Amino acid sequence: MQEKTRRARRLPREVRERQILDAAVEVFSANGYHAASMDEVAEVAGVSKPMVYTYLGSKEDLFAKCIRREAKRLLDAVAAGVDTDMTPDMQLWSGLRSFFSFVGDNRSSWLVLHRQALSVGGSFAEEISQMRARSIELVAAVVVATGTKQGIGEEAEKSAEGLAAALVGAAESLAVWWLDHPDVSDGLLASWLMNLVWLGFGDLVKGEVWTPNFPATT
Amino acid sequence: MQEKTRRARRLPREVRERQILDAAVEVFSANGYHAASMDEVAEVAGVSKPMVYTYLGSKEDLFAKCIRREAKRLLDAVAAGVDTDMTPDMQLWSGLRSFFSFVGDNRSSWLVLHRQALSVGGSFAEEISQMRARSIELVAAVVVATGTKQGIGEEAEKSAEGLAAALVGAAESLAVWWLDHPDVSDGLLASWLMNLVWLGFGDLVKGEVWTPNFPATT
DNA sequence: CAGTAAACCTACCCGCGAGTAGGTTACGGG
DNA sequence: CCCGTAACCTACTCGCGGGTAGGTTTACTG
Repeated sequence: MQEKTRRARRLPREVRERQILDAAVEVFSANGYHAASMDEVAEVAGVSKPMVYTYLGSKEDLFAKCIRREAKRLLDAVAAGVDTDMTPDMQLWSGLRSFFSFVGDNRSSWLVLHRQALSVGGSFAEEISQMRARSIELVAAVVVATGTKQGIGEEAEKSAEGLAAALVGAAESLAVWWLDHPDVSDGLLASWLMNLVWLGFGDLVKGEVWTPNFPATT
Repeated sequence: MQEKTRRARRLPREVRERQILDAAVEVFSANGYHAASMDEVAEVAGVSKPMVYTYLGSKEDLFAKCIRREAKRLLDAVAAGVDTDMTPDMQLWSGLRSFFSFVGDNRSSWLVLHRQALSVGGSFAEEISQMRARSIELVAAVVVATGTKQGIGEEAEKSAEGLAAALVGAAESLAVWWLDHPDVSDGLLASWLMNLVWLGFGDLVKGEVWTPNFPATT
């Protein structure tokens, strides 16, 4: 009844901090910030509560550290897959694949970032919003790059950020949808989005536009 | 120093319930479920705490009633703008316009539904998720309808639900983006999405597909 | 102009969970 | 082999906020 040296004891601080952060991400993602208790985090981490406080600080501190670590991991994962030398469509494709791949491998991270971080008012929400806004701007830059190369109109360029926001949201939504439909590969998800969105962009560039065939448009 | 009859007193239950629900939506949207206190709801509603309990029940009850009321309002608003006799593209267009219009007029409702409802684990999350799933299915039906009319391939049809999820997410994301960029009309937002997505759908139907020009596709 | 029912309030209880005081045990260096 | 320090724990305090007991006031009703 003692699998691995009976009880892993006296581990260096560095290791414990990692364990506690891992546990915290798990607990926060499962229950949400407010519903999560420090006792539970401590228990999941296999550690007593004062350890959590001495190593990671208050509950807010702990949550902030979770958010920042997971956000960095996600951004790094996406950045690692994207090479700015690639053509815009390949950049989008690679970014999407990296994104979905990360989400598939790190559900808890994704849930914390997507669901919890925004619902906790205050500085967290702002921090996450800014990070998301930066992602949107990066995507917008890719969209604009494509457009200007092919002589896009100012009208479309003005809307680039909106379109980018839509694309980012579409990817996030697909990631959530994926949780309920796991029998799809990350690559397939990414190609769906590319087919849906890129051809839309392409037609915009060609000057094609969809218009409602009724006059009323407030 | 007494604007309207000094103090609105002894109002019928029906009216008070509305006021309390309005206040609750406001408070929940601003602070999130857990951070919101019943005292604050009572104060915003201009009523004492026991009133809230006798009329609307526990905090969970109150939240559930908020969610259901606002969800119904949103769905009704969208449904009112969509006529199933219309062509699929017009249905999407009308639905999007109604959606953005509602969000513009009811920020708190939208925030509660979008941000808070999911982060409160348990039955609420499930309820909201199901509502969202139904919306996605409706959109998917429109997509499929278009496709089959024009002889869409099975492959694309299989992915219709995923595409619908992406579209719904795109709309939600645009709605959030809108909060920071209010100098855009709801109609413009809807037309952006239609241009982006519909032309994408259209090309899919025509058999055009975007493919990565590298072999690796897990 | 009672009397009754519904609207409404003040003032409290109490459990849960954030945060801490103060000690105990094991490892590493001399 | 012993001592210092870093790892670690048990056992608390205490305030916040969900929920309620029990009474008071106003409006309608005959």
